[in-house]
Amino acid sequence: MPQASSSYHHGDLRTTCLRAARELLEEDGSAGLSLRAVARRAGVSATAPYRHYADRDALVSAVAAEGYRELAAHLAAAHPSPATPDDLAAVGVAYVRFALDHPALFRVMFAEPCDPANDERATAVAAVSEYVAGLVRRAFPGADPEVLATAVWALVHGLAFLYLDGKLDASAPDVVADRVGAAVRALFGTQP
Amino acid sequence: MPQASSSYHHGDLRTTCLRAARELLEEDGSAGLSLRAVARRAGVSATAPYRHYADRDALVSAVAAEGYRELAAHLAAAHPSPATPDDLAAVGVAYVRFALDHPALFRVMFAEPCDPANDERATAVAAVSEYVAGLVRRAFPGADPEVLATAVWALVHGLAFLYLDGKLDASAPDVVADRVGAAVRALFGTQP
DNA sequence: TGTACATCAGTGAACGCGCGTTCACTGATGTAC
DNA sequence: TGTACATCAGTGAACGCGCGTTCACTGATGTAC
Repeated sequence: MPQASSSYHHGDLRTTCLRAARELLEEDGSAGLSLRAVARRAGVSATAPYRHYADRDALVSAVAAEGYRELAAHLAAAHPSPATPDDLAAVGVAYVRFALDHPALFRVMFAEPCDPANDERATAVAAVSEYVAGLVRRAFPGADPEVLATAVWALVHGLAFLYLDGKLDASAPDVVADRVGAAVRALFGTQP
Repeated sequence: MPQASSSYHHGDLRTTCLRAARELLEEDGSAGLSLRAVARRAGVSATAPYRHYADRDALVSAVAAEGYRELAAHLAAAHPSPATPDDLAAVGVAYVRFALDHPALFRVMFAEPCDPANDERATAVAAVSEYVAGLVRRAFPGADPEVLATAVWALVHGLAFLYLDGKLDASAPDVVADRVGAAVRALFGTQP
């Protein structure tokens, strides 16, 4: 990673753009994520990012992929290899928490219609899927792993979006955590 | 509902705008939903809609509210008063189906950040919530209705978005219906 | 070690676009008398 | 029944905006000899 010794050559504009995009997302939501705004924030001409990203979609995909990697890390941090319903509840809480902590990023990761053929993105999604599948195999060895893995993911994903979109009251983080945990335990605590 | 006898006065521009907005949504997705496009499609000047909607957000809220009413009707049509896990599965399938049949509308209903103080919108959301709550009370009289109602909604909502956003394969509607039904039954079939 | 030169990573002007919204206006409608 | 007039629901020009993207360019870097 070369240092920005000159003022002309930036040094690591690719990374800087990514960071700028993340900041804009946190500040202004998805609406603020434009290539021009990213360039402005990076202190660079409007066209400079084109040296590193083919177009706007490419940047958005890169942001989303980074988000997936962080989500995977965040879940792993909540519990590296969950194996019981209580572990599962903790992971579910972490999932919703991640969404509420990075609302615009989470929306970009899921809702933004961008290149599904993007490799980096596809790989990152697969990592999250795999984590959930492993969790289910360990926690519910008797059940149909595919059905249950989908159900687990859908439950916490649905909770995340209902809180994110204000259909459920997300004003008190502790209460949210309790409720998410309760919902997960209610459905998975008595699983065969 | 007056007829459009003259070419100057439209007659029922409010309704026409709503319909135009729906069409644009189906054709171009959320990105196509602009006030100007709606006016264009309604065959009216760009500023005419302002006689009926204060601003763009007001139109979007009206579209969303209509969507909620249709969703409620669609669920009720799937089963007017569901009371068993199988009924619940049928309703869940209908929910996901609605999302996949009207993807852009569904996104506007949930993801579009628009006026949360809009009365029509709030009322429409409450109707869906109430339907789910009633379902849970009938189907699972012993359980905590609030926790379980949230869990039901989150599960099907999460499935809807995962299919909608391509995280799960939605290419075959029949397969989707089977899987949604299986997921619901896996979690709620053995409920106390 | 010094130099010529290809390549890389920036610049800045310019393009056309569609958007939301304002404004002063005008044509049609319907009501009071 | 006829007419004056207020109100309603449109028009169309204009505003400023930020966007994505293209283009020809230039300054810096680093490599081959």
